[in-house]
Amino acid sequence: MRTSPPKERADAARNRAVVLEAAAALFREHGVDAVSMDAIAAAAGVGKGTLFRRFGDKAGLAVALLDEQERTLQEAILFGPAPLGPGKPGDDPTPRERLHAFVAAYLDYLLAHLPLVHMSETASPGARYRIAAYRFWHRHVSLLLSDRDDPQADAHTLLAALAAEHVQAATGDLGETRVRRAALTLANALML
Amino acid sequence: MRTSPPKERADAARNRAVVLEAAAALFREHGVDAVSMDAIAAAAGVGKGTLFRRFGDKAGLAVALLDEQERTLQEAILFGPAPLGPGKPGDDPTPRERLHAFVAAYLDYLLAHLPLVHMSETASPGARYRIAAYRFWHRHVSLLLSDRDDPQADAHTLLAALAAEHVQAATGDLGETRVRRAALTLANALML
DNA sequence: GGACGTTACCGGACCACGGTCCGCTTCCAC
DNA sequence: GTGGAAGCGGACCGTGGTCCGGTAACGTCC
Repeated sequence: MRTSPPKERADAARNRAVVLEAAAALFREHGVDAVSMDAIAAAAGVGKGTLFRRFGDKAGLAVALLDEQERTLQEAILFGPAPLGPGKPGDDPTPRERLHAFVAAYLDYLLAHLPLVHMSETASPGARYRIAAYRFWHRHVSLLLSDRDDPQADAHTLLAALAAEHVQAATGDLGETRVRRAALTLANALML
Repeated sequence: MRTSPPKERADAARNRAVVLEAAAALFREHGVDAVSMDAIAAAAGVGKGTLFRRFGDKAGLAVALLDEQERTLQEAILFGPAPLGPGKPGDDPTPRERLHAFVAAYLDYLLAHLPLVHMSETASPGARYRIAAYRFWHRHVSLLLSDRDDPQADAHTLLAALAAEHVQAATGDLGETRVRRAALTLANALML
């Protein structure tokens, strides 16, 4: 919620909002993959340079669009009720319960925004592992797996099965239900 | 080894060979990512159209370059000695042993050719899951997991952890040793 | 063996896209 | 009002990928 230090100029803030709205509308209308950055810039009445300076690249734009929902999920994990969050003193969920809840909630989020998340993860090579969100999920899962020999490595393993690319392909092959079950199976298998 | 049915024209065969050689040389020299399709075409003394018609896209070119080594591994799996292959009657390896051997052998192959495999999997969205090789690995792993509730889904899970993109990022974060261990851990965890 | 029609194949001009660059404009603090 | 910096926009670049008029290889028929 910090707004003070860098101080954003008025026209900049206005443009950011206009761009995000235009992008959201175009994505809804034509599908994420069919919309070019040129088109977004044109629809927003803004130069292409502006667009790239503010969002870095196409993945950055996707991240910005997902930001709100992503933060909601992250806050539920950090401060929300059990089993997804830590809960209030007294109803402490087990790590297994929390991991299950995380996988289920993350898949809800992912499947609801698959094309956008996919774009945020694949627009540039290695994008997925650079964005802040990945580090957040990884940290959270690592903590829940802290009884294992190498929690960080196992957390990467779990998250590999939640990659947009993988979930998209597996869903096409097996359907959503089996993919969800498989992810929960994995979570189980990794809890000793 | 079939050569008869489609009958490839002489110049076509010569061009294919020239292109593959040129590509291999350029990749060795400058690294896979730094070499454009234009450069390959020019180095091979061939038009760009030729290149794309024969290999489809950049991923196809990578697949062609990997073809030999990939086939070696596949044949070892199908017909080779235990524990990677089925072995001769009498020394039947358990599925667990075979799965371990597969993961180890696949990681050898993958890490030896990471940039090329990465290109073959990410050049176009969803490429990884379309190429024949993926279906082969998936089928093999499914068979080894046939005691599980949903072998196909679990096979996808295992292969997600062997995706070039994931292994590349995880290796950068944790180092090769821990990534290898994590993959074997996963194989273990999925064997009931 | 040589001319011929068919057809697979070739090559490079062409396109759309993501991304960069830099001279000009606009905003803001003083 | 003014100086300077943050921001703007669109021309520009290199890339992966497509298209199509031309070319050369091959089977065939004399």
